[in-house]
Amino acid sequence: MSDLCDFPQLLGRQGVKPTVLRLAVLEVLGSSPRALRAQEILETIRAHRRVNKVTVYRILDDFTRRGILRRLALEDRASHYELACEHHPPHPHFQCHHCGQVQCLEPAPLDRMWAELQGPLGNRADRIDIRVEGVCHKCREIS
Amino acid sequence: MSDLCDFPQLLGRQGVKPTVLRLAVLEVLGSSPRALRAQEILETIRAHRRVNKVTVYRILDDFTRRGILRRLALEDRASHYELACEHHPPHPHFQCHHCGQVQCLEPAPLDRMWAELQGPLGNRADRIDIRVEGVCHKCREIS
DNA sequence: ATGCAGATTCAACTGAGTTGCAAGTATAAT
DNA sequence: ATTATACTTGCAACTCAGTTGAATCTGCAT
Repeated sequence: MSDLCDFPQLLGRQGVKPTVLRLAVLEVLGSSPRALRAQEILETIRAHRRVNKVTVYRILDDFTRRGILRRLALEDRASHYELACEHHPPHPHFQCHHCGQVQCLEPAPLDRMWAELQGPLGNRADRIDIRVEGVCHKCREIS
Repeated sequence: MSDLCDFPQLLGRQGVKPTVLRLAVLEVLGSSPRALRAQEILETIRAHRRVNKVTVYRILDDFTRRGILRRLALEDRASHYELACEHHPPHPHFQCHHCGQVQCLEPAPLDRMWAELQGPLGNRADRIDIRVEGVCHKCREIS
């Protein structure tokens, strides 16, 4: 969702060198309106430059651990990724059974959920994911 | 969670033969207090009888399509399964970052969520999954 | 120029699930 | 009881999404 962030600066704050590939990953995600699979990110970058998939996986992994990205576990086997910057706070997602695409929904319901689900049974929660599944408007038109 | 269901009858209603292996899958899930991975189900059955993993995957797949089971997409790569009978309605789950185990939470918050997330943007939603992540009480004690 | 750390690549591997087909088993028709 | 048929299970080989370890490459400091 819209790249309002200064990516080189964002990486600087984390003590990570803003290499071409790291910036490319952030730019691909920053200019996508929806969460993307590693495969899609890889292919998008490959339209412009040569990259090894391992590099992309390692960047995604590193960024996820640092909290720069969020990794989404969804219906299909491949994880999806999205920016986790201040312009893109945690929010529910919608995944279509047909095309598999993942839309971002409004964050409000998730915020309300936090109050309800805090600390059940002595667990310490640090994240809530809400995933809505169904058929998206595009696929509804087609079928 | 507790096998209150008559599994042979449940399968009968679906027009599925209650074979030994199909019942074994249901019994393993019915007597587990938490959602299980295919691998765990396979191993539990193997404690008593010889089974091929393909058979278990096919049964899990078939049951999921019929709505007898729910498949949960979680943090780790392997899907988890749980009974979808009337004694075990949809509910949020808690997954621990350390041990990976999946607990079932109270259904109430999910029910309330439905009202909020219905039909965004013309999508037709048919399922909502809420996943809480964190560190479970057991793992908190250890570390 | 030389050394070094960090970044990237390559090939090979893993784990979870899938596919196609063969073999086994149960039920039905003769 | 015997054969035909469909359904169930098993086996081997494969796919897909990552992961690992070691080799190379790159930019920067000396």
